[in-house]
Amino acid sequence: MPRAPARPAREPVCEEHHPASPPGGPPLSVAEAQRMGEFFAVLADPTRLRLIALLEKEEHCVCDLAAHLATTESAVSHQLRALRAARLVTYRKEGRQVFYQLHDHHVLGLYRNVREHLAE
Amino acid sequence: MPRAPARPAREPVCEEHHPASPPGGPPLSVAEAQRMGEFFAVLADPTRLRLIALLEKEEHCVCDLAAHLATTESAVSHQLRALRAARLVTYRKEGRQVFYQLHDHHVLGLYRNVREHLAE
DNA sequence: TCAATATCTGAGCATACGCTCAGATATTTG
DNA sequence: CAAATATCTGAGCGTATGCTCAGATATTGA
Repeated sequence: MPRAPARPAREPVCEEHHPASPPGGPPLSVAEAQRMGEFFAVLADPTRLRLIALLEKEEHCVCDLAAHLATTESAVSHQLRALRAARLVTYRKEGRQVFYQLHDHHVLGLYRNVREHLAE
Repeated sequence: MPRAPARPAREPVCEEHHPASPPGGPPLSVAEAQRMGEFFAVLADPTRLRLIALLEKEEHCVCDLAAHLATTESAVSHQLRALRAARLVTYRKEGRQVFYQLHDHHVLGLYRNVREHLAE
């Protein structure tokens, strides 16, 4: 993942526009941009978005989710792991089944916001 | 890009949880999830996020952006093309230089929203 | 016109990622 | 315990992606 082999970065020559401190608050450090990018990356996959959509209103077990997405339970399980790692979902075990639900309400707002935006 | 080689998708057996119509409005079609994923993917890269951060308050020319990010103008140009394709930035030519600015205020709100969220 | 600057672009490379496949683990049931 | 079910996991494959590099284009100025 780390793509940091010390870039050469030419010295710029266009004189008139290089204020020492960039405008508009701290210019987003590399580390902060990294975390932010990782967060958006979790939402950048159609399958994960459809999982979030299915979990929007109520919890679902894995095989339920796989059935609705018409994909394999393995694929769903892999994606749920990503959502778990990003702390976007939590789970509850009940017998053999594992029920997932959305963890972060903030993400739900984000999802609805963007969905509405793209619907124009 | 299209990963649609007709998935096998096993018939689920867990009986108790398969309502015919999923809950919570339309379950996000594959096409809609695709577009939504592509939108988030644009924001899933640290370099593009730092560009957006730099353009948050005022426009900048390419070499200016490259200088602030300590990277090459080529890399910045490539990323600006992605932002342009996503209609997130517009540009204005002035002599040799090209000045970029944010196009969509909606994205700025999203950016600030998530940044604040991750800052805890 | 020629040199310098600013930006763009395509090819190629290294890495990241999502899926399939095979198999492991855990729980229920006969 | 053994079979079936529900989920998880690692390996491997094909594709996507961001960068570098070399070069093209465009504009300015001597």
